[in-house]
Amino acid sequence: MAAAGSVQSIDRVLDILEALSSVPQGMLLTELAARVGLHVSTTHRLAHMLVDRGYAVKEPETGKYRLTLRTFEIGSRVSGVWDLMSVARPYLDALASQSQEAVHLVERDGSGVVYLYKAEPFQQLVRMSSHYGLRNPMYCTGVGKSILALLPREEVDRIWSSESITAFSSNTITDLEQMHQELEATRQRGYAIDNEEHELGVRCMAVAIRNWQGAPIAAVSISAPASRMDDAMMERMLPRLQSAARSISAMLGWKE
Amino acid sequence: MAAAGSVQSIDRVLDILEALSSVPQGMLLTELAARVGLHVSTTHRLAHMLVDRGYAVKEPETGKYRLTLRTFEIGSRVSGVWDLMSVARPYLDALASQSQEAVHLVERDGSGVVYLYKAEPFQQLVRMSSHYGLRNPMYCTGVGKSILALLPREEVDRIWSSESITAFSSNTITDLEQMHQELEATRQRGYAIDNEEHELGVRCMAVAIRNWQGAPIAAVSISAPASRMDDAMMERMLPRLQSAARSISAMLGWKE
DNA sequence: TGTCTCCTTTCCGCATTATGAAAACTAATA
DNA sequence: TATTAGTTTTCATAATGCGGAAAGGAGACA
Repeated sequence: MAAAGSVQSIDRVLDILEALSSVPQGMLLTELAARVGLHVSTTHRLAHMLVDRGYAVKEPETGKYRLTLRTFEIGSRVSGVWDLMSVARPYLDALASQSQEAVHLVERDGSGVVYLYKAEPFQQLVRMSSHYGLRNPMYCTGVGKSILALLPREEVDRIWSSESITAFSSNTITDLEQMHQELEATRQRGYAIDNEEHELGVRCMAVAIRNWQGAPIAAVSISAPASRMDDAMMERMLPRLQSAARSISAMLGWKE
Repeated sequence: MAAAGSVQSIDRVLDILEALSSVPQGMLLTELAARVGLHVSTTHRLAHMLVDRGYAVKEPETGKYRLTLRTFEIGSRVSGVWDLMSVARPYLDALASQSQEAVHLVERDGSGVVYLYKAEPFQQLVRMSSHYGLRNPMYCTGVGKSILALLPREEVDRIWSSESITAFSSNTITDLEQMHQELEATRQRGYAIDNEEHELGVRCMAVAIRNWQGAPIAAVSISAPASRMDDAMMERMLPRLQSAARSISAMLGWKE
């Protein structure tokens, strides 16, 4: 795991950070030690670094270590998150109220996408499991495919080989050649479709957002139960979705 | 700075993380090294740990190091952020549309508050500088004071002494005794007022949110330019604000 | 094309630094 | 009060991270 030139204690403290982040309610020192595979003594010392620096606390009542909002604070200062969000939000909210379905904004990060924002209609009938901060692969999501469709072929191949391709549902595309055809179809069509490829029963339509250099750095989608996301719905929402993506791209400096 | 029992390389890598988070566009290795006061060689090794682990990238074009969404991802998994947000959001959006002003949700973290969500009316006339992930002290914000008002006196004193009290405006309360009076008035009144104490020209009203144990862990506020946030406005919004805070508290398990 | 300069990356010997075994401590249970 | 399970501190050891130095780019300018 540890690459050459790595710093042991940092590798370990990041393991601890990630372990804590995967169990939001927090965990006892011994649980933590077991999970990261270190001696309690070592774990104690490293975990306390996080506490000293305000990234974690040891809850007095339960004795469990958990992350604090300091971590959230640092995370939300990542470049682009805030700009993109504030630019996109009015469009997303409008789309949600027009479609009466969930609208997502994601940003590309490496070979995946991270959810930045979800706009929901007031009456939400089906609770989607997505929420901001969530990471998903690109190959099995509408938003991901809308981005992939605008990347050079070599980069798609690179992303493909860096991911371990898993079939989330029976519709997931797990063959590279098939994916290239799908991406070509996406380009022709002008938008991406996730036909229950990530989660059975959920269909979505997505369009990429470009930055000033034209790079597809983000995407917007409308998701709904498959029954409601029919052809009529897609036809009705398509122009609005595309126009929202175009407006957001324009505000990021993209000139078509 | 480094406390006894601290781990040097971790202290340093966190300095680097924080330096990077304070300059979202990123920075060159030498700039980074100068800022954290380390040799380039050392900085290089440590920064690369963050890159190896996916928390940062070195942008190929500019050569600058900047944080990635991995950091955002970890940060948004902090306990409570997501639960509180999803519970509170409908109420906040409703308050924003009723008041036609900005509505904030903050959570307490140590001696400060961190903004989790901002709901805005469609026509936003004045752009507020607040956004999620932002941290503010408690003593000079409405949300902070609404929380302080429900804490035992000793804890208020402890928080007071752990902060360096700065007058953000001429209205900021910088005297502890005066603060205790203000908190008493807040309890009587049933809501907190920030009378341009943090930012001249911005007035706000706030009510705390309690968890199942009754601890004031968060707060909601309505903020507006002082001219619009007059007595009539406060009187009109008060019952709605209080009812929102009560409903959110109830959903967290608080029984009055 | 060659030679600056500035920044990044790699290398390696040294002593500082982090390590983990063990012991002291704390709190809960019987 | 004894027992157990978990936490915190201590300390001798050597492994680990450190930073000086030197090698490798990448532009800029002549």
